[in-house]
Amino acid sequence: MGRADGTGRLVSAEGADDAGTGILHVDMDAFYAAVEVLDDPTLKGKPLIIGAPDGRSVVSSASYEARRYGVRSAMPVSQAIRLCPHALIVPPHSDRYRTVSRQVMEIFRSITPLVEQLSIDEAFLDVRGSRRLWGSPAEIARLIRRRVAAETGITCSVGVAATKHVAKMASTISKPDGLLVVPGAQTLDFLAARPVRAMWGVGPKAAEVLEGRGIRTIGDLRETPEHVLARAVGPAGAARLSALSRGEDAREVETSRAEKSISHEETFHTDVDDLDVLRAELLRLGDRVAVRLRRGGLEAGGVAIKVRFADFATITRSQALSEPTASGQRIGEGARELLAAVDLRQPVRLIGVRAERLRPAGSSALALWDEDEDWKRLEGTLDDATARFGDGVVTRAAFLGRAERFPQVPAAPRPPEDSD
DNA sequence: TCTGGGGTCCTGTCGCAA
DNA sequence: TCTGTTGCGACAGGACCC
Repeated sequence: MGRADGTGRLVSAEGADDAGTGILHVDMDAFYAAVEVLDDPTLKGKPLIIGAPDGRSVVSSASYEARRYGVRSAMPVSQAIRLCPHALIVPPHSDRYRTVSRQVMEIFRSITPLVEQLSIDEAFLDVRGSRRLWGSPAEIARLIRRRVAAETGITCSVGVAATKHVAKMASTISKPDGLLVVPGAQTLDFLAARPVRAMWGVGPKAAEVLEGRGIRTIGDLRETPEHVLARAVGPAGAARLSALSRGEDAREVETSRAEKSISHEETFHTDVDDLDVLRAELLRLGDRVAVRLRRGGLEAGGVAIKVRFADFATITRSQALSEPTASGQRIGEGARELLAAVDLRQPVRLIGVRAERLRPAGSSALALWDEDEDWKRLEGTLDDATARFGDGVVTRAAFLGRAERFPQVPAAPRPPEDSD
């Protein structure tokens, strides 16, 4: 299966047995940091923290050199700097990461059409039908690692197994820049000694509950009757964990998935207690959500808001909309109604808007009218082809989601006011 | 030491209707 | 007509993922 190579990871040797496998999980290594190094080779070998340097941001990604100091994703940047004071703080360049991601996904799709993109930097591949063209699953995994390195200049880790769950665990263990093959017949042995926390879907809370009952490894989990597990993690969780502990995972590699919600949220630089500011922010977030709905040809049947108070307590409120819509005005109004019913007992740290119960948009007269109303609201003093939106101007086609990108350029400075 | 943003899924509760 | 049960949808919250 694999051997430890002295760095804490487990990797498979050339020619490793890959019988009974066919699912690959490919995960880019410290992806954002790797792209930054690609674009500025002087950063190579240095501790990098990818994250906005301002007050309330968290670490998006960190290079392995920074991780050695305990820096982790989702940690406040201020804490990361304390752990690794000599680290370089690099603001994220999301567009650039998306470009490299598309390049990587294209490499995967040139090998098999059965690619499920899980996030910007990882994907599952089903290569069971690709053997005649490209070789065995392990050979395909090596080919992918070579091609990604040669064509993009960054490294990835690959897990090869019989199921998605085991492939995902294998890629994690092989990181960084590794390959681990778990032959079908060795699945149970591979799983048995791993901690429950290593399972995909078991986070800190579930791990604590399980460990509190003496269930520390996946082997322990396998020996625990499902009705006992259900008392700890609920019936659905128990059925899922039980099956996974036996190496059973019927989930197929899904090449497309319908979006179920679209949301935008914003953490304020300083907490806000002015209701007018909150209401204005809801309308702005509603507009951003609506643009994405229209771009995706969708309508929302429900709207939800999220409010996080100064003490980090977070509430959500949601309601069904009387008519499905992709109008920023209507979504914003729905969000404002929900906010009106919230007891604003403390200043607000974060506010968010989510469109729910999505469905394909109809080309109803109402929808077109809504688009027009939204447009008129933003048009302001500019000509009919452009309007003010946020800090910039935007074209009508882009606003309605009909343009490829959202060409938002800074508004031209206003001429000085007449003064006398 | 102070906690982003964008998602999915599951569970508990409540009210309504059959 | 009243009461109890059951099923279901809506809603709120939380865990988890990257």
